[in-house]
Amino acid sequence: MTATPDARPRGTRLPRMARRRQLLGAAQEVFVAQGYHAAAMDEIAERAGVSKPVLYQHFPGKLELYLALLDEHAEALVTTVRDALASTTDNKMRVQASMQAFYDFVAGDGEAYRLVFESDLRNVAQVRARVERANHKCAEMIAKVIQEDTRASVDEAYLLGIGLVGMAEVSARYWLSQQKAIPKETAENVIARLAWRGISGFPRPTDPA
Amino acid sequence: MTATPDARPRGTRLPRMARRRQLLGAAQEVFVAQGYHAAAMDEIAERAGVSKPVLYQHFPGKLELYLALLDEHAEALVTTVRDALASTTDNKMRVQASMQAFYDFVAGDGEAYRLVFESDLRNVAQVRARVERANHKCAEMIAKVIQEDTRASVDEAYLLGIGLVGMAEVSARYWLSQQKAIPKETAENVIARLAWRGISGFPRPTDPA
DNA sequence: CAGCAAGGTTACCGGCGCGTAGGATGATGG
DNA sequence: CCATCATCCTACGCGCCGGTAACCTTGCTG
Repeated sequence: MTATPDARPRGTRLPRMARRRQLLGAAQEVFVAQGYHAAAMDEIAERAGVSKPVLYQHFPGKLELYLALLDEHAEALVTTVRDALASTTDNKMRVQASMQAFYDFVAGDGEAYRLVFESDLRNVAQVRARVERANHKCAEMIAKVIQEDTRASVDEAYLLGIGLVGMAEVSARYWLSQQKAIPKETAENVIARLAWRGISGFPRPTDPA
Repeated sequence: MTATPDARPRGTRLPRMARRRQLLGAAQEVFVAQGYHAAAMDEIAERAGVSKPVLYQHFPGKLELYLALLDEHAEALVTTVRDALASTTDNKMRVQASMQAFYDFVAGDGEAYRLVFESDLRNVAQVRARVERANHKCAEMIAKVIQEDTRASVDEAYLLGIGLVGMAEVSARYWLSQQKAIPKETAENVIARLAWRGISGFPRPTDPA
């Protein structure tokens, strides 16, 4: 739905980089819609209005093609969360912004979030590593803020970070699957409130021992 | 690790139901370790010390075999959470018990939780439906308790339920992947506290309007 | 206008893995 | 001791799909 309509003029010749981008677009559509295993290289090529060998002139194999997309969107998630945390110094607002980051990520760009959150290839080490690294970075950034604001230990803060990431991810995916039922902002607010009250329940550095 | 050691006496004849159970055990080991796609029916049969046609005398196909296991463990999760919620009427304790339920589920029975939380077959409608139904039931049970205790609307309460389920699931999976770093009880307590303070931030029926 | 490089095509190969046909083998009852 | 049934095995068919070999075409260049 995102990149290119459908009827592709099977005759156009493209410079290398333009073709590469277009192939990535077609691949994303197919991988998102079908998952890695059900996606056929033939279909991706056809979707791009091109024959299969062209695909292999740009990517050494199916896995590498997939990894290129995964890297792109995993990085996008991390960046979005990073920006959210940097957008203010008020921690309550930070929580709000972070939750919105996850909801934005899930709502954006042709459901590409599926590559990161619903990959059917997590049994492959290279994929698993990337997904976990993205989660890890998000959790760590959040944990850092928590540590600045509470007396939580490093381990505790990180665990809380992971918990919040999970909460955001799962609730955002649910919200998307029910798009009509709840307005985006409402859902973000409810979850942000849950998160904020949850965190602020932990003792703060200024509290008496 | 769960069902049968390894060296299986390739000659033993078994009555039908015993064989079926054993096949399910072998299948679980392989599906859990490799995921659906990488798991070969040949390997499952071999693991059970039996030849492939035997497998097909008990299950019509690979998918049905997988679904049988998935049903079993999805149901187990729901039951565990249900029991946790029924184990007390004190809501703070309920939160604690629910979180423990997820950690228990993840820690139990040969990592079978992977079938429910990390299936690489969610693109298949039958699998997706089962996973979502388990999540839905958990979230709904939790939402019900929340509704009894706060003024949250039905939608809000369910969204909170989903968020808490996500928090529990993701944090429990993380905890398991780091088994040594944090004692189980500590992790449960940290997450339970996060959840409890989060929920109790919502207005209660006894609060002034 | 020859020729060459860049971009694209058709047609094929080979392996893997699900599922099955057909036969052997051990227990059970007459 | 023979028949019969359930259980299990060896061996194979066959479709799907990732990947490749060999050839074509377009347009720029000297």
